[in-house]
Amino acid sequence: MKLITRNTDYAVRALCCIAEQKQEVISADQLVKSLKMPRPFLRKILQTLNKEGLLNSSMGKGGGFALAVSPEKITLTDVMEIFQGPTRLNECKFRKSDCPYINDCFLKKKIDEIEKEVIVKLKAITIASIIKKEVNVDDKEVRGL
Amino acid sequence: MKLITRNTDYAVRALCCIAEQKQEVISADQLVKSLKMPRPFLRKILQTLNKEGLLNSSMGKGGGFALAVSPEKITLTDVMEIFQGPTRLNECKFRKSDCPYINDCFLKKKIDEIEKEVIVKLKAITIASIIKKEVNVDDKEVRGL
DNA sequence: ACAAAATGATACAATTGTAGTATCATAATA
DNA sequence: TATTATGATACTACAATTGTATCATTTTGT
Ligand code: FES
Ligand code: FES
Repeated sequence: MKLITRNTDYAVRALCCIAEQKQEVISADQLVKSLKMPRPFLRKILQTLNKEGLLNSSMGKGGGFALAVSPEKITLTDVMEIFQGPTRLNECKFRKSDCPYINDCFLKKKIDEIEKEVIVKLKAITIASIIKKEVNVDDKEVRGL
Repeated sequence: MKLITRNTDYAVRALCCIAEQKQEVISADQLVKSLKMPRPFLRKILQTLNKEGLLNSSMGKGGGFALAVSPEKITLTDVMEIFQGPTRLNECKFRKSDCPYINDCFLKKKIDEIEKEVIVKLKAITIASIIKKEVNVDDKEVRGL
């Protein structure tokens, strides 16, 4: 039961780092240095975030990434859904097809309730809220996300 | 983000079916008929539940399974932990080792809070509570779990 | 004693999801 | 036109999930 995959984790860290940036854009290489992640992996994540509209990118020399959306408006669920698909706690599939009792099932109803509450809580977590409460490790260092 | 795997799902359905049983024991074959699951898969699940102490089994002719614990005392987390390991929403591993910012990380704190609440809710779901609210499909038929 | 009916124990296989790597194409700038 | 950046895409490695397949062991009834 893992709520957050590494893709999401890395993406959130990257988004925080970009959001804190004073410069207009920050390149993948700079982010690699700050975040200490494998470069190709981070690049793929950045490309995905760009495609999904959370980042703007500029190509060529002096290029890089910037937030396309204000940090207050990027929620944890946004990022999770990009990298992990729809936020569903229980699909109740039965050999690829939906379970036939899906409408009567009390367990399903209970899980769905929990799911709703979890999503509300996850939505309340934004890039902005993460940055604000952040502990400064060192001004030029990686942050505790 | 799947909270419940099929193992857990099947196990819960089986436990419900066993709990509802009037007979002393119910065999794997009978359960297969009621629950319409692949027999070898269900058998493995039943063996696991037995080893973990949720079921008692009797071998030989006329043998089968019965609950070892009252339905009120079997929680969804019990079953989940058997089949899915410890209930943790965010391990924050960084290439096998713990993330170095695990103690400062605000996101981690938030996720941990959510995790605690989810676990409380999952613990509140018991086999008994599932059975009570159950919809009768047909007396001899599979239940909507 | 023996066959039948049940579970116990294990080993194996298929599929999917996660976590990455590697390569080449394309665009912007100086 | 060389350099520095991202874009696109294909590939690999590993782990978890989702099963299947066999054979051994125990109990019961005849
Ligand atoms: S068993 Fe399928 S919805 Fe509950
Ligand atoms: S980034 Fe590791 S605990 Fe948050």
